[in-house]
Amino acid sequence: MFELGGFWPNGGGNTSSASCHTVQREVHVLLVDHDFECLISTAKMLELCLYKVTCVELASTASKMLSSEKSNFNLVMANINSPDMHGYKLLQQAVNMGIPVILLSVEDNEFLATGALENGALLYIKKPVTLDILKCLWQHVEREKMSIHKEKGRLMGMTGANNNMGGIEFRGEVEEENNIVGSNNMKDNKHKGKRNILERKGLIEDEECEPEHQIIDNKVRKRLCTRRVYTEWTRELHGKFMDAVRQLGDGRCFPKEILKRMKVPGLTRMQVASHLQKCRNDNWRPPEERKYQQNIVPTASSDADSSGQIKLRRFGSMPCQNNNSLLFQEHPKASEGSRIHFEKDIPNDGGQTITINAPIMNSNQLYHESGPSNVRSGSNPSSYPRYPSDGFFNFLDMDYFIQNCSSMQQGSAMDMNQKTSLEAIHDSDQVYPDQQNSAMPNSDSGSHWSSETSIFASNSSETGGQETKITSRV
DNA sequence: CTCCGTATCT
DNA sequence: CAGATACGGA
Repeated sequence: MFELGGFWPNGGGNTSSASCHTVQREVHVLLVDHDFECLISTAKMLELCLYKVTCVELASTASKMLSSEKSNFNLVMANINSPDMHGYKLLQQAVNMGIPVILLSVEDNEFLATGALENGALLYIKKPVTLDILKCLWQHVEREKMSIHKEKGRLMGMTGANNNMGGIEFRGEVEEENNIVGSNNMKDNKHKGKRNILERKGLIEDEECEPEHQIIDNKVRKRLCTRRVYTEWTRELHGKFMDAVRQLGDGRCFPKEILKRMKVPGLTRMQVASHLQKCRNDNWRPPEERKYQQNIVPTASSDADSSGQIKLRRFGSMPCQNNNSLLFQEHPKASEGSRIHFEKDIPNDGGQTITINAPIMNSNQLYHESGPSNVRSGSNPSSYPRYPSDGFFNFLDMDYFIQNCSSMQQGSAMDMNQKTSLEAIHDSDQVYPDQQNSAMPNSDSGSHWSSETSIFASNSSETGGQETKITSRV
């Protein structure tokens, strides 16, 4: 390891007043710096200030970690000059996720600083970072939470709802907010969801649950949602989505894979899954076309026809049944799939026999019948074959199709050998052992620098300047 | 536990 | 209505 130098105050753990410790312990910092020495020293200082710290060297790695559904960072501190050039990308991603960002740099560059702030950074700090600066960071996190809270309060006032803020309620609100800010808390919400379902089914009484939640009306939720995580699927974003879909090919279109190939910072698997669902059902239009597409031909777009509800879909498929499909049907490749005609007995209401047209495929490629289990029955899901032969693929994106018609004829498998940058990142991920105490100056517990800090790094070096300078967003 | 697909919500 | 979320199941 290396020497830390002599800047540690005695009993570093006492650098903040006790009242702040609780707050600080709740702050999880994602620290990003390719200058390994800075990374380590800053991490140690952060730990001394009782923050939870995760260290990475590259912005791209950090970006990937932010995308992880498990991430719950409250603050990102990153060297803007990441050698992988992902500094601003990371900034953008974190800002989109509602996570405060503090940028670090060895450069005393006003232009850089202004740019950072304009792009949503909270602070621009010229290195070296000092303990005094770090001690105060939790305040930025809190301030960010509070500003959201204020906004919520304001909106509540606007909508005439009870304004019960203050005291205990206030704290509760902030915590709830933190859930939104923090990141994906699906798991935590699951119980609530189950409860909701039970309530809907009348299986449990609805008593105390109402108060705060109902006060926050839809507009507020929508606003918060918009501010934080709402993703609009622009034509461009959809293009990336379709690129990924194309690379994967029919039968391999899974949200996680698509997400990986899209390489869009901040985008989550669930968002992709949601979009995938829309596209599969032909329920998505580019923003520009929406107003005019409202009541357009109610195509036989669902998987069920009017009389029956059977839904068979190949796992990972990307079918499309709108009018465009007809065009595809005429595509040479479209007619290649040999189809068998088989009959299937399905315990329908009346126990009739239904007929399904489908191409040959392994039975294990069939996904499953879906929909409420008590409605499983049906007839021909559609006159259009749902399962094009291998090598051909239906696209919702007609523009894309038209542009790429020729290349598509060669099949959908695209350059699968090429490694995505994300995979490359994954390859380079290393989790270093937690125990770094050898470099830790003695302090009360001697264990501040331990379990809470994880490092994702390899070695490199860059020597920072000597004068700290902070530029702050107001 | 992770991930998927579908239903449902906002 | 687009996008987010809930949730059961693989």
